[in-house]
Amino acid sequence: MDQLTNVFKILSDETRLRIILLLFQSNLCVGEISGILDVPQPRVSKNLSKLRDLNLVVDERKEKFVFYSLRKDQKYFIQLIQGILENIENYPQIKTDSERIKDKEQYFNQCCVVGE
Amino acid sequence: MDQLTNVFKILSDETRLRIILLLFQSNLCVGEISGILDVPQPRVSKNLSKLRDLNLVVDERKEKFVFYSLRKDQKYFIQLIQGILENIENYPQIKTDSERIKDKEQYFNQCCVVGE
DNA sequence: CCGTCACATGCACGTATGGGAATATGTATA
DNA sequence: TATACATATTCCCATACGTGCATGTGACGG
Repeated sequence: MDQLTNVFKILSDETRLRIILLLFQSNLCVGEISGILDVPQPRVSKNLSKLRDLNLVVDERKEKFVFYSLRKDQKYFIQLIQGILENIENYPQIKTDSERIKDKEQYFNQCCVVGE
Repeated sequence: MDQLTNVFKILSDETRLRIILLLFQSNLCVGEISGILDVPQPRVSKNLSKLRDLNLVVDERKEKFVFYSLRKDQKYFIQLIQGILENIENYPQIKTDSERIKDKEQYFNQCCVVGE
């Protein structure tokens, strides 16, 4: 049942959960995620690598950028995410994040220095 | 979104998850849980108190015993538990635990010393 | 080849967490 | 009141974890 507890552990961190919810809605590169969430790039990178270790995301390099996407074949995992987004009204932070996805171009070709 | 991450954190520990899955299927007292799971009583008690702090369980004293039950009004939480039990075949430990519930009388009026 | 940009990784640190062992609390019974 | 039993709590420890900062790596342009 490690598989199960590991998934819950992954979801139990706010930064990671926000990243996951973002990726569920759009494929994004690291800088975009960092910009949308206003979270420092190393933190985003490290959390993404944990998600990769658990086979929850896939990364694909395009030139200088690395795009991440959620693996849709992890059914139980995806179900959990969907369940959260169905109740997005209860989570203002998640709603704000989601709305900022549309500004992703703003963070794409720009330095990703983010204060903490 | 702390509410959300806290629920996932609670579910991310194997001992706690096993307790929760047990309580979903039957109201039990501490000694029964300890016996069924073969987990030391203080560990069960401590984890139950964490569940109580998050309003996920309710306790009721009956003479010397304290019976715990899952609160069924936490809808998203209950959904998660149901989702797990629907796939119980994938989790041998959970299946074994569930089967041992029927032996709960064996642990009820008996010393609950359990080795680690 | 060198600089720049996007991203990844290493190191250090404070904190949180799960656990065991022992002990305390509370309840019933004699 | 003394004793036994069920449960809760305290103390202590080892470990895991999230983070920031600095640096490393890798790709592209000049």
